[in-house]
Amino acid sequence: MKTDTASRSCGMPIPTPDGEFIAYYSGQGLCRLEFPSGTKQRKRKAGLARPSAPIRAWHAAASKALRLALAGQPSKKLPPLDLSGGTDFQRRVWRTLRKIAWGRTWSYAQVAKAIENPKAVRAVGSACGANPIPVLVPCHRVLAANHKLGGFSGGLAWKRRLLVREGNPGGRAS
DNA sequence: TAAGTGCGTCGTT
DNA sequence: AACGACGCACTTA
Repeated sequence: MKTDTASRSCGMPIPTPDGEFIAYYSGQGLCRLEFPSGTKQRKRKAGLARPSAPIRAWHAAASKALRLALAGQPSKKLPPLDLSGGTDFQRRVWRTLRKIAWGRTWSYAQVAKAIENPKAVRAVGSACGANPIPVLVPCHRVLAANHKLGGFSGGLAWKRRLLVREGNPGGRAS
């Protein structure tokens, strides 16, 4: 079942050494994070209302956390994450992903076991692919059982890069 | 070893 | 009914 979440604000850019990410916020917190897309994103149009104070605070926190993560450091403080926009199954998966410690990796099967649905391995993969907040919700820490990389919605290069920066050479499980 | 095939399984569309 | 960010057994080279 899917619970529809509140309205989403327009995207707010997060400049990083790896490019400009785009963050989206709902009334509950950060609800989406997009990797830099080669093509120019449309930025906030001039004349649009300045984001509300809580959103500005969340955006500051998200920006800081993201830059830390990209620098290979665990981020201490995260903004509230609005993961309400997903099915029950997906939310269970995403909640589990957040338990994977920095610098460690799980297999898709391990995640399936953790949500007490051990046979839903492949579905777990789909749910990871649907993760709306990559990097901060560390779906990149999930590898295939054969210790190979598996897939990544943002492109395998990103997955490798994130793993390596967390200290996983080449993307090997721990 | 490495790479490819087939099939079970399950959530989503 | 078809499709996957899987896992496993098994076959080939």
